[in-house]
Amino acid sequence: MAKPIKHILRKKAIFKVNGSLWIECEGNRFFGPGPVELLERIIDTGSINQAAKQMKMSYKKAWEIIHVLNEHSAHPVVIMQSGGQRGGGSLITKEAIQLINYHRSLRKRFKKFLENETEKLSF
Amino acid sequence: MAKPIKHILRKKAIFKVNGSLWIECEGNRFFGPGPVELLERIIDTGSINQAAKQMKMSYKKAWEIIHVLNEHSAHPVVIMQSGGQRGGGSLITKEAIQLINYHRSLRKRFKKFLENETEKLSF
DNA sequence: TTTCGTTATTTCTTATAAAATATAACGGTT
DNA sequence: AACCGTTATATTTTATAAGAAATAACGAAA
Repeated sequence: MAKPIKHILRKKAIFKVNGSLWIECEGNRFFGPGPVELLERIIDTGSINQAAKQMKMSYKKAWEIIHVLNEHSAHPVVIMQSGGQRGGGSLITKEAIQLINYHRSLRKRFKKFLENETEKLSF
Repeated sequence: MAKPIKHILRKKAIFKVNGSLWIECEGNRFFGPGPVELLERIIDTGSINQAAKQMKMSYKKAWEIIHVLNEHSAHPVVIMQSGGQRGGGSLITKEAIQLINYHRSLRKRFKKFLENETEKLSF
């Protein structure tokens, strides 16, 4: 069992072990919480533009995220269409849904890890 | 068991689950890999200035890291002295050593977590 | 009192990232 | 052909972070 370090830290202050998680390909990360939320909002709105606006993200950045996602996937996760009756739109594939589900379960496990480590700080 | 997602990702590319970890106090992080290495180099050199140079970090940034560390600790982790025969110097307390050891064990556990998750990607 | 290399602090400059802006292309409908 | 709202892309501007540089303070020793 690791030694607790709470006695070293300032009293009356709340300390937490926290972190971030992502999937990377050859060193550069391409899938994390941001892209997941973007995919979810594309489901709702049917448009990269609308999804980006909801997240207060520039269209450009949203487009880049999607672009990288598609690049790293065996099959596209977002189908984009420009032009047409309503100007176009985007929709996600079943692979995207699987990615979302995977990420949810991954985050659950990570959350547990962090909570466990935060407890260890004190005891 | 979570569904694997490898079949979704691009072939012939190596994917990894990776992340970063830190301790935070009321929302702002103050202790991670950087500060640990800095402490270690202060042990070796006896000087914030030398330690910063080894890490190709500005003295200012190093000083700020140490400052925040001391601020969040019940007792200082680095004792700094300016002036004197050789201009001064810094040395770390036993609390700092405990912090270093804690962080090492924490990173070990995190590494294991990440490796486990990376395996899960494929199977 | 001068010297030394460090700590301590401010200011200025540079580099990087993010955001905003502008413009073109698209294609179904009217 | 004109219109629409989207995708697609380049350019410019802004904001933020990082870095460099400059200067003062420190105090033991010679």
